[in-house]
Amino acid sequence: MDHSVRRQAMDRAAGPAAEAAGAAAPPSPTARAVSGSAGLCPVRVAAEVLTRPVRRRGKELESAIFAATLDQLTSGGYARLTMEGVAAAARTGKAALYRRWASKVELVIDALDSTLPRPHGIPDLGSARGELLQLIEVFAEAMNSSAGSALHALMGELSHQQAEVFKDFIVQRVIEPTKDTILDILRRGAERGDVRPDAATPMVADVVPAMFLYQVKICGRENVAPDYAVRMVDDVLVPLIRA
Amino acid sequence: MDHSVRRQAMDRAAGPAAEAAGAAAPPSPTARAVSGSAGLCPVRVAAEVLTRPVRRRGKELESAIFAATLDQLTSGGYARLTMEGVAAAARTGKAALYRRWASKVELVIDALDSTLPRPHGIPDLGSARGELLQLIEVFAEAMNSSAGSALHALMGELSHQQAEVFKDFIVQRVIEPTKDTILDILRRGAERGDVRPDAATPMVADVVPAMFLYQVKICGRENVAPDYAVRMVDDVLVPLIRA
DNA sequence: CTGTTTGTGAACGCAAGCGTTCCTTAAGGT
DNA sequence: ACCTTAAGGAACGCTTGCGTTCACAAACAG
Repeated sequence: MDHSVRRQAMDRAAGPAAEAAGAAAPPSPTARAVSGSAGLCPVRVAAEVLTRPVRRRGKELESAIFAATLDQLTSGGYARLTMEGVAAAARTGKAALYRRWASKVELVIDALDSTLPRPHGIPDLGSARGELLQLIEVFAEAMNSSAGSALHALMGELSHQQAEVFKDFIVQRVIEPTKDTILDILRRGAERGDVRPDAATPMVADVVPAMFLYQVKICGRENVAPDYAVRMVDDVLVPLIRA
Repeated sequence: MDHSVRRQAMDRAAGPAAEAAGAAAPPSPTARAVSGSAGLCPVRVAAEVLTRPVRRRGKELESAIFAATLDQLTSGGYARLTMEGVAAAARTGKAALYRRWASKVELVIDALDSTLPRPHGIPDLGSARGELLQLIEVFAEAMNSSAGSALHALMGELSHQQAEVFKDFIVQRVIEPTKDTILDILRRGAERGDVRPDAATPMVADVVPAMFLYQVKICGRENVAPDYAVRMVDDVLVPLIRA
């Protein structure tokens, strides 16, 4: 994500104002923040303000923005996510968002891409059941993360006409790697002998992401249940693929 | 859905205005519609206006409102659906909507409830495969309807905190009847001998709705493919449940 | 210290949508 | 024909959010 063009545009806009900087400094933002915190202990707030930096820059600010973005995605979905709301939740200004991201779409994809764990393959454990179980456990752990929750919310956008960019992201970033791993497991198991030879089909590989999608969407699990992996493997996957 | 309380409230508001109706009638709405249609053939438009009724009442108007609602749900999702947009698409006024429905939620649920086909069981066809195949075909046909498309869009709301009413509707109206039918088929097949005795579990029954959800959400099928039922039954369901 | 970069908060003009109200009149029933 | 009901269109005041701009100043680098 290259922000250099946008940064230059914002710099040109700020240039004349920087030259016009005046001599008298108004009250600092920190003092204003204290006066606005009527419901908090004034002593505590003042101590916090004096001991920690008030402004974040660069990566630290982006982390806060990403966290706010995922939170808004999770609680209200993509359509209700607003740049204004994200800026407020991250305690920053809209200008700081627009310096980096031209649109809501870019922000959301960047936030997810930066926080979702990277998929990796499952090693040969000697049995298809063991491998499928580890895969499902790893997948469940990812789905239980805040990025996973936000990803569920984003799936609500996939029905809509403007959703190609989200679909591409989810398919390439999450679904295809998972299916590739499943097909690897099945092919290995077929060679080993504990998987029936015709089990390694795309539709069989679809069952795992499908069941996860269903679990979070219909069964309403904010967190995938701890025994879900075992039950899914033993009730569905092993009967489906065994030799 | 009882509108009598709302209807009385709207009538009271309209009462004094009806009494104050004046003597001079301004130009009729139809004449205004003609003058606003600069891009159309004036002769054609005038002929249409004169030969078809301008106003719909009762069920006919509700049908138009429901169609507009489903269309907006499908194209933009629940969050982007607006009462104003539905009214405009149905060529009616907002007041006509609010006479009937207190909120967007009520409108959407009524629209879906009124247009979704009612589920019914699958008869004993002598083989679990045949029964599952018929079930999947019936289900696919329902999902290919406009109400089915709108239902997919509504599933995007299920991640959100205010979504209990939608989830209840979808689970009770669509998911549970489907699962009940599947479990019936599996139990019958187990007695008959072509289904393994421990196949009739809730998780196995989840596979069908899960695969459909996945199909429309991730694989991007606006219409479920014609051969999907056969492939799903033969690649996944029959290997999963057979004795 | 100076100069540059960038964060924070506020404000702007505009757009869209809400829920309500009002007026006119089409549609339906007697 | 008359009366009642309810539809259609417009307008209202209010709220929220957009994308942009600006002033001030914190943070950083040399």
